[in-house]
Amino acid sequence: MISGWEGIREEVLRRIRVRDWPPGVTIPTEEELAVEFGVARATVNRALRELAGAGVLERRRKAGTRVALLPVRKATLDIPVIRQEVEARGQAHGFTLLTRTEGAPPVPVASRLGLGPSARAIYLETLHLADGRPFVFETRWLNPAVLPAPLPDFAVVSANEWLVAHVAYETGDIAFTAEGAGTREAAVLGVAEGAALFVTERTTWTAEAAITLVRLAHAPGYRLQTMI
Amino acid sequence: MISGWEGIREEVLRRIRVRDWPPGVTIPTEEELAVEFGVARATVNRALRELAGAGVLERRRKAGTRVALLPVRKATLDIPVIRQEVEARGQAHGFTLLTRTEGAPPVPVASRLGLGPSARAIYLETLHLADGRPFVFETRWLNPAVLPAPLPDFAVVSANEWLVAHVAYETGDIAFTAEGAGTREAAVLGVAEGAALFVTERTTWTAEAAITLVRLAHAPGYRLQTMI
DNA sequence: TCGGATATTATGTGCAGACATATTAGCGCC
DNA sequence: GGCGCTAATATGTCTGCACATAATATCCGA
Repeated sequence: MISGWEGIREEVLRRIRVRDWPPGVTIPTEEELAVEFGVARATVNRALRELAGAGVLERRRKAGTRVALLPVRKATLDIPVIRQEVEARGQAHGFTLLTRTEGAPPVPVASRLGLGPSARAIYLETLHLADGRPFVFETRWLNPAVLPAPLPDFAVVSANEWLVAHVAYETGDIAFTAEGAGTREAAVLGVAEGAALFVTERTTWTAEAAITLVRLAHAPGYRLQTMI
Repeated sequence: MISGWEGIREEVLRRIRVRDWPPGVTIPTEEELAVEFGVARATVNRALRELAGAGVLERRRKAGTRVALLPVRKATLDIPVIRQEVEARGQAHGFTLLTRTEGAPPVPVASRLGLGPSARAIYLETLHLADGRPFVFETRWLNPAVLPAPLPDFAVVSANEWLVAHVAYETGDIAFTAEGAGTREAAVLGVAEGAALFVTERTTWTAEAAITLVRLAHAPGYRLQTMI
């Protein structure tokens, strides 16, 4: 028997799967479905809203609800702290701070951080280890203007982890690319120059200013995986 | 003035950001927040539920709602059809079917598709073009047992697109890696052997059986990007 | 003191009704 | 026919209430 908003979600999904409601058609209104399933409209709404969020349905006021023609599948990625990621693989996490400098960042970095030409920033290079082997080479620019004092010793506390615990929740963007290892990356990660590396680049912001720009070059073999 | 569930979501987020509610603490109950904001509990519930879904809050019955200690950030990726992806970049999409064979797939493929050792599968190699230049090299195994007849001419209709339009909505998993271009990939994409390629691997399933296993090797410069 | 039954509590879900809002369809007018 | 206003309509959101469910806290007896 169908009941509850999850039950309705599954039933709607089933009808789409078996092509009772093929791609492109307008499905019955919330009102009609509520009557059919014997529930309140709010319950139908909850189910349809979830499916729209998943990209299976497209909803517009007055126009109604249609089955997506070319559904844009939405995959949700978890972006954990690196330590958690390593530990989730059953390995021991460690890290070494390789470099810590302060100064004016190069122009591309400054512009992506939204900093003026003379602003100073902190630069960190950290190598994360999984069971003692290189896992991720992290290069990070920090905007000291928005960091709460006192700053920790980043050789002891990973910047990655200190930030999520001590700096305001933020927005940002994240990008994934494949790049050949540069000279420095190759040396640090212990791979051949030009080896294919999975690279994550993230910029994070508070409401007003940029916090940090980080580039994670993962050791070969890294897989970013999720369910659809 | 704060009103509506989105307003409440923003206000809660603000309090977390400014550390009125630092990581780890239990925030007031829905009831209390409803009174404070002068709204119904359902409205507070909607706001908090969204934030919990985003990984900012952790909720447990009876225990209450806590600010996540090490928030697992969740990024949502859109997985569009390749044609849409190319057109969204303002380029013209085209594709060429390079290979179409049928036969018993290699063991690793058969096992990931959940096929028996003697089962037959269709193998396609397609090169997708953006403004005439190689964009993605697609290699795909199809399980003909679950495909609706008649099969189209995959030289005319991209398998990618035919599947989303003609096969039941499905679940699956998706993985991203960086790999050096093999001989064939290098030749097809027109890059040097060993060049770093961004690779997407997807397996999709109906409720019962595997539909397809596809590997997309993107031309250098590809960026998978999203907002957090 | 310990273990287990029981009460308490915060969230999860549901209902019926209401109003808001975006968007479309239709109508009238030129 | 084309344009602009108006009415109709489906979804979006909210309220106030209720009961379900899970997890914790408490109490009681051995």
